[in-house]
Amino acid sequence: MKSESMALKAYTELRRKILTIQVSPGTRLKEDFWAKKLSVSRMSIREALTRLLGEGLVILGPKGGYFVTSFTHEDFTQIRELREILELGALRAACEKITKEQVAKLEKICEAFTSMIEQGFFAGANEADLKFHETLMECSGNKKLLNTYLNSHIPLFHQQLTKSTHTDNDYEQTDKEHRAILNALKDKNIDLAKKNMQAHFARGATLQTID
Amino acid sequence: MKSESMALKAYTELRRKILTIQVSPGTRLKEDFWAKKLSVSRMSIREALTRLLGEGLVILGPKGGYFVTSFTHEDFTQIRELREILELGALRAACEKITKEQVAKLEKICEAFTSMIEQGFFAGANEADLKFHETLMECSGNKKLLNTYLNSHIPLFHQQLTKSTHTDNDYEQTDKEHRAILNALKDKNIDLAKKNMQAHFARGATLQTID
DNA sequence: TTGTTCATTTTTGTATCCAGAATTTTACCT
DNA sequence: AGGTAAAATTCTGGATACAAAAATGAACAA
Repeated sequence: MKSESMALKAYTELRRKILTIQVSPGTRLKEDFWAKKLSVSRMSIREALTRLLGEGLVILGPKGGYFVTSFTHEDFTQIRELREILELGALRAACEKITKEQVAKLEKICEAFTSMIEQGFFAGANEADLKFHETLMECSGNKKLLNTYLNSHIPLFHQQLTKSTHTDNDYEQTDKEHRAILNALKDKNIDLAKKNMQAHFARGATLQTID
Repeated sequence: MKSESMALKAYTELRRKILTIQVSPGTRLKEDFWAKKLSVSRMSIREALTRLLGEGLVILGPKGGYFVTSFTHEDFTQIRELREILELGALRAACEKITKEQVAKLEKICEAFTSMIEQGFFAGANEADLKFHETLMECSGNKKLLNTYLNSHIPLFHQQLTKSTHTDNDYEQTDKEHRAILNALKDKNIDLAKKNMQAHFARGATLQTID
């Protein structure tokens, strides 16, 4: 059953590889190479790359050719700032319209996070961290906002960040902060929720001294 | 002097046409038709459409084919909310780092706006309106933020909005509000600037009772 | 050895072609 | 006339072909 088109397959696969840094930023993506690797035609790869170009996940080299987008130190700072703006905005909206089910979902993610750091599954914890923030965006009830968040290379940014060395303490602190945000949200205390979120970001910024 | 590639030409042209509503939302974009119309090959059109797909300016129909993205009433509301979040965020950043030259640039735009409504050039006034907000985003000094703004279909949204009937009074009010925001910004009075911006948006929302 | 030029080969950009799916039109039956 | 089935046309998705541009590398001169 090949219900999925070739181009879509190539697109999905390439996108996943880029987002999980299985192909490093700055790399040139040669059409023929990937066509063979994913066993699709070169046109399908080209279509996938063009779509990713539209998404900003790859860029065109000055003399042609596609390259995986890479971030400078400035980019990181700016993405962090953007992320903070978007998440604080979402938080305000979420405060008004969050449902009991959504609160439960967030709590479940927090618990998964706790359990994973207890067992030393740090990759899993990172996944849960990402999920926590994405779910928060979802709770804003604003699809455009969520979309913008997802398209802002924040997942990529998050991935790259977590390559830096974290101590157990960092994870525990993250856990606490997530729960603090969630509790304020549950109480519909927007100001406290915002304050907690800002603290969460402020601490995150100090960890970003790598690169 | 045709340094521009065929695909890029097709992309630029199609994008412009979509953004200026020269091709209406929901329309099917047939590859052959546009290939002939823009006198490029079908592949170039295909590439252009794929890139626009990545940008979210066109979507894939359930049975294939590209269609110009169209917005529901809900979309409009959500885009407005998103826009407010982004602009308020930019305003805060701009308050800290705006330069004299940037203030001058904004003032010039305001004056152009005034002059145009005095002479009855309303399309021009809309253009200046859009420019004012984009320049404001620029003043945040955050390229990612600006990019996100530009990619949020806000220009499109803006265009569609201005199709509704505005009175001279609306334009004059807009002018006043822009200047109020700018003045607060010049004084680095973030709270006042925010307040003014929110008022600007609140009034804009009341005009959106069309569709 | 170092640098330069020229030939070779990769790689991309574009056009053309083909098969299958979807859509429209036509023709037929009731 | 109205509806249905079949035929014809149109359209898309994908493969192949080819020319132009870029990268590689080998030969040669200083």
